[in-house]
Amino acid sequence: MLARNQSALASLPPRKSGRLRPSNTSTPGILFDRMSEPTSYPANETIFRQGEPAEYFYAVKSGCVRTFSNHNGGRRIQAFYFPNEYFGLEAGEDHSVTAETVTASNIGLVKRAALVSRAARDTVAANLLLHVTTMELQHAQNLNVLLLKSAHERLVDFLRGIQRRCQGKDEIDLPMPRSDIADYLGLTIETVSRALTRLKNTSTISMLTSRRLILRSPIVPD
Amino acid sequence: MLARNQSALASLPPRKSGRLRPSNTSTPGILFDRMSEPTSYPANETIFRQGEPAEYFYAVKSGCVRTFSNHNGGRRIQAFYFPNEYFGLEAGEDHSVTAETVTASNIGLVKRAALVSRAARDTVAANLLLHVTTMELQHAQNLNVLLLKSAHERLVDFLRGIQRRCQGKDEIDLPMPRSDIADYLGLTIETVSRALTRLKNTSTISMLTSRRLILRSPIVPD
DNA sequence: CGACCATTTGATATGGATCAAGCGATGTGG
DNA sequence: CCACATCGCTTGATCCATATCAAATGGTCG
Repeated sequence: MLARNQSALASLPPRKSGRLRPSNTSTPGILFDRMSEPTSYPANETIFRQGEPAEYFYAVKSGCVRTFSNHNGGRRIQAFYFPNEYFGLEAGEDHSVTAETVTASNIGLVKRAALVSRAARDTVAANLLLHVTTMELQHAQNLNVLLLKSAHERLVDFLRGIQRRCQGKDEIDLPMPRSDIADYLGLTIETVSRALTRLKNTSTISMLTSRRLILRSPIVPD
Repeated sequence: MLARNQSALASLPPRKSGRLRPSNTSTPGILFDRMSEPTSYPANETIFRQGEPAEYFYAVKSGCVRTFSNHNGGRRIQAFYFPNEYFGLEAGEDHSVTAETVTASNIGLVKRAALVSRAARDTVAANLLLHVTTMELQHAQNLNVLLLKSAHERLVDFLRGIQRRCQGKDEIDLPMPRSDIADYLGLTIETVSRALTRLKNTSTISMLTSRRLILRSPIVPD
C-alpha cells in the first residue's frame, strides 16, 4: 500500500477542497442537499478505516468508492458505491469496514451524531436511516444470491449492475481493477479475466480497453 | 411436498390455538408483549408465501422457522429463525420469501399496517423497524462472509451459530434436515454430510443422533 | 529505455458437485 | 407381526469449475 498521507487524511474532520455540485437528488437527499459542499478525494484514498468511530455518514457525489474488510489473508469487498448512493452508516459506534475511493471522487458528509439524535425525535430523519439500512440490506441479499452462482453468471450480474447504476448506456466504464472485481465476486483475478474473454469471444461484450466495455444487450446467460 | 391443507392455513388471518408463553423479552419485545397469545403451527407448515401481501410481522416464541425463495431449480434458504427472533418484515408490500416452520412452533404476530403507521408518528415503533432491519442486515452480511469460506468452515460457523442462538450449551439440537443446511450454506447434502463426518472423525463433534451433536469446544478450524 | 503494474493466457491441482448405491429408522398395508 | 416402501443420511467413484502456479503481454510513468 503506497500510503501517502492517508492516515492524516482519514482523520476527522476531512479537508474541504471540492467544488459544489448541484446534487441530482434521489429519494432521501434532504439532509445532504442543505449540506456544505462535498469534499474531493484523489483515487485510492482512504476515507475511513475499519474500527474507527463512525462520526460521519457519506454520500457519493461523483466518482466511485469501495468498502472492504480484511479477512484472514484476504480482502473482501463488501460494496461499490456510485453517485447518489450512501455509505458509512453503521449500526454500532465504529466502522465495520474500511472505505477507499476507487477513482477521484467528491463525497458529501453529514455528522452521524446529528442524524441519529434527529432520528430520535424526527420521523423524517428516522425514515432516512431506515431507507439507507434497507438499501444496504437489499444489496447484501443480492450479493448472497450472486455468490451462489457460477463465475460466469456472477460476472454478468456484476456488469449488468454497473450498467444499471451508472449511465444505463450500453457502453460502460469499469472504474476498478480486476482485483477489486475478483474480491467483490469471491473469485480470483484469473477467473474474472477468463470469464471476460469468454464473454468477448461469444460477442456478448466488446472491449474497447480493459476498462471500457460495450454490453451487447441482452447479455446471454451461459 | 406433502401438502395437507397448507394453502388454507397460510391464508390470513391464521387460527389461534397456541398457549400463552411468558415471552422472555429481548430488546424490542414491546409490541409483541402486549399482543394476543401466539399461534401454534405444526412442523413443516407454511406461514406465508413469497408474493403474498405482507400483512403481518412475526416473532418466534418457540420452535424454528425457515425462510426461502425458489431460485432457478433450486431453493435458497435465506435464514433460520429461533425463539426471540423476528421475521416477515418486508421493505415492499409483498413477502419476498416463503416462511415455513421447521418444527412445531409458537409464533406471535402483529399487523404490519399498525406497525408501519405507528412508525410514521412514533419513534419507538420506528426504532423497532430500524432495529429489526439492522438485525436482518447483519445476518445477510454474515452470510456473505460465510459463503466465501470452504465447506468445512461453513459448517463450523453454522454449528457455532446454532449453539450461540439456542441454549449456548455444548450439546445442540439441529431442528432441520441436512437438505435445509445444504440449501442454507450453498452446498449439497453430500458435502454437508461429509463435512460432519470429518468433524466427527477429528473428534471436533460427537453425534448422539444425526440431529443431536456435542460440540467439543473450541471447534478447531480446518 | 526500463521498471512496474494490470491483464491475459496456459498448465495443473483440487474442492465440491454429481451420479450411484447402501444403510438405518419409521411407517403402512397385508 | 412381518414385508416392504419411504425417507433421511452416509459413503464411494468420478467429473468439472475454479483455484493455484507460472509466464507472457501490454500499458504507464519516471
